[in-house]
Amino acid sequence: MARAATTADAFNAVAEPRRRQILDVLAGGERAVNDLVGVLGLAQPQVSKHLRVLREVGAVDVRDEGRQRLYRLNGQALKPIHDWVKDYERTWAERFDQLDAVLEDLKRKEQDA
Amino acid sequence: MARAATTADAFNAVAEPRRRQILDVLAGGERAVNDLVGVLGLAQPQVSKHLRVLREVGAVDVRDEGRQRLYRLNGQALKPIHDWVKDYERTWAERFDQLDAVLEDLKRKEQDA
DNA sequence: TTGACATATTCCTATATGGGTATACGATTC
DNA sequence: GAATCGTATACCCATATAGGAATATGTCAA
Repeated sequence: MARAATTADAFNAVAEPRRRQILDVLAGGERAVNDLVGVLGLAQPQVSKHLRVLREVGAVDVRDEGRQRLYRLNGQALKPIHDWVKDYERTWAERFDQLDAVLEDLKRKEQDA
Repeated sequence: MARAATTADAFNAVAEPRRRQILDVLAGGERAVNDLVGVLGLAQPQVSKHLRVLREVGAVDVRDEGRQRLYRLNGQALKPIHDWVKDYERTWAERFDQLDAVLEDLKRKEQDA
């Protein structure tokens, strides 16, 4: 079997750096395809193809405006990624250990009261 | 050009569901390869291959223990993913709008004082 | 209608899988 | 040293790219 399709889910769609870049640009607001071509320095067909992938996983929405197509971010599609990775935050953030300590402290005081 | 190698970075490594599953299991503590084989229901070579990818992006560390090899999580490698995706959290979390409102309020009160 | 502009799709190619199976390698036990 | 256990690697195959180039599609202007 080959690798999973990039359109299979947000994880695969976002594994490509160019697509993350596109989302980063769209985070600043709606953009036409040509704008993205200019910003990314990619050929137009490639940009359209990346946008298609992002569309298929729901990470972007499109709107027709004359002969342009305006794309905009739909961050909701990235929530599964955030949900998955946030549980690992404690493995590198010492703050969490400190937070744990504080919570322990509060719990103790509550019992004493 | 083909798709980027899964060993190129954490984003690509984690795009494969099985590998996320492996990390999830390792989050519970160090495990031998055979343990993972049992939990995941995959053939041993496949598990070894996935572990190799995770090793190459630094998401897991290995330790020899007799004839076993014990793998353990190294969440630090996932930090870039978290750092990237967390900026999008505001696009789906209404809480942030509310937080913004609170901050605005505080700022205003501070000026009045 | 004709032409220019904006975008999407098609075709081609090199490459990197991910799973299945067989096998090599290293450590342990007999 | 031989048999065995635990893992890693090699090899094969079907599949899905991602980029490049050419072209199709759709819209607006003259």
